[in-house]
Amino acid sequence: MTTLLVFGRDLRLADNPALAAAVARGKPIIPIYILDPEDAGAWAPGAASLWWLHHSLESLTLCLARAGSRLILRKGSALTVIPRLIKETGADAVFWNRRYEPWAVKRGVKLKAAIANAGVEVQSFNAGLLHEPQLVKTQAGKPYTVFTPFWKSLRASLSLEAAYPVPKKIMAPNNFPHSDKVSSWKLLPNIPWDVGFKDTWTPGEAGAQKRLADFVDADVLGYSDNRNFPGRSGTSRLSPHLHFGEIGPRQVWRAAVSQGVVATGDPMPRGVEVYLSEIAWREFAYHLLFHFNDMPDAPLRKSFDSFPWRSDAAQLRAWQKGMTGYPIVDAGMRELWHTGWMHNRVRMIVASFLIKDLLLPWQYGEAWFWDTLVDADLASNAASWQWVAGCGADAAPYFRIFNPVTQGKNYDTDGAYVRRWVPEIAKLSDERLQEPWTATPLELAEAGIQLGKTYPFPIVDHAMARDRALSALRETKGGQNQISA
DNA sequence: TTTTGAGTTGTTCGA
DNA sequence: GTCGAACAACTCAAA
Repeated sequence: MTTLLVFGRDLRLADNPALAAAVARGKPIIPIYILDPEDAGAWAPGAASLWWLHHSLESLTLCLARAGSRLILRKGSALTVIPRLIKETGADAVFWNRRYEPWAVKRGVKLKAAIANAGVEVQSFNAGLLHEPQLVKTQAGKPYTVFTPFWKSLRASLSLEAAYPVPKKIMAPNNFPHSDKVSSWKLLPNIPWDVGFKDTWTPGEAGAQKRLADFVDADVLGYSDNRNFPGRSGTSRLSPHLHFGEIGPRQVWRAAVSQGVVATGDPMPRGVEVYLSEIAWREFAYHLLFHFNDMPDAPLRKSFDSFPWRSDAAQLRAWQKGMTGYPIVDAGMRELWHTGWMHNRVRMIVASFLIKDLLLPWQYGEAWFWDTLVDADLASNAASWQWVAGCGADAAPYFRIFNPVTQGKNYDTDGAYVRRWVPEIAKLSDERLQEPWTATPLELAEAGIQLGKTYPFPIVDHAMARDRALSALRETKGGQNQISA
């Protein structure tokens, strides 16, 4: 009589409902993690995600060991691995926390049926979202496709129960079944491009808790003022931890709110309010993906099916490598490559550049982010790229085209961000830094720059590109533009 | 059913 | 240098 506890995107012991239920059952627990390389079809985890997963599993192994338990690793389809484990161990119950990607929902349904048919108890829980995506609905009973009413509705219905504590002891079976070694899964890269990752991140529950505590102590009250400046430490950087469930949105919510509480009844400080709305954007993305399963692959607004996208391998490559000649864009793309993460403001700038300045399909950018971001998340990534492209929910108006120079001057005012990630132009004055092609030959020489050699000329003229995008977008207007399933 | 108000993140131009 | 308007029209959600 044992309980199989299947970990997924909930790699934590605190506030973990499936774990709490398994502990409450009072029987030995076998924690397992299943790696299924074919899990997600076309959206199998990218290289940066796998790097994170490796370290997070190592961390979870240690946490479980501290509670007297062990993490069992198995490779293969959950649909074969779990029934096999039930036989091996004689388990009479299987618990897990749900995942909400379309493929995972389908698999969960099949899995539950198969386990229940075998006469074994099966239960799933919500550890990863503030709400169940299917429960939030408009008065007409439809999914929301505009953020603000979604947010109001979510807020009004949200009730946070107390967190489940970390179990001091997790009852072990007499014998644990065989486990793979995480190293045998070869999740880490062969060539050492992950050096910058190690300096930037601490995957695992302890790292997530520390990140949250630091953010809440130092930055949440100033969040709304600082969040747009990539050179400041104004954001939480919790995204990869949230993605892997090393911390849950409920824990984040409680911590942010408690920092804002001065006296009961006081209004929420603006920084806290704005931060919570960002957590709600994550929820909104899952809500959309749950109802519009095509979102990662096809535009929600069908009028974009006929958009005249360009194709240009060299320009795509320049964008990916941070060699576009626009410093703020290149800084962002290099930060991404080096650390597996990019500041949100800069994500919008580089996305706008790929889509509107280069007229390359948003899916190309989505795919690159998917492979290189440690926080790559199917729902958030797809929703955000569609938002910038203008083909998604609550999308940007067609004329909203970021000017990379203006954005650089407004949000990297002192140039700290560009100088850090594009050091070859660091000696330029603030005045020239965001547009090196306007520097005089003397200024360039004094800064040690040979444009076209040590740093590229702009690969596209923004003014021309803006007009080109505006006319393409104008022509896309009309036709079926509603969002429907 | 119809009406009404509102809709994350911008840029440019001209007064 | 600053500020407001224009850039479109449409869809959504609720009354």
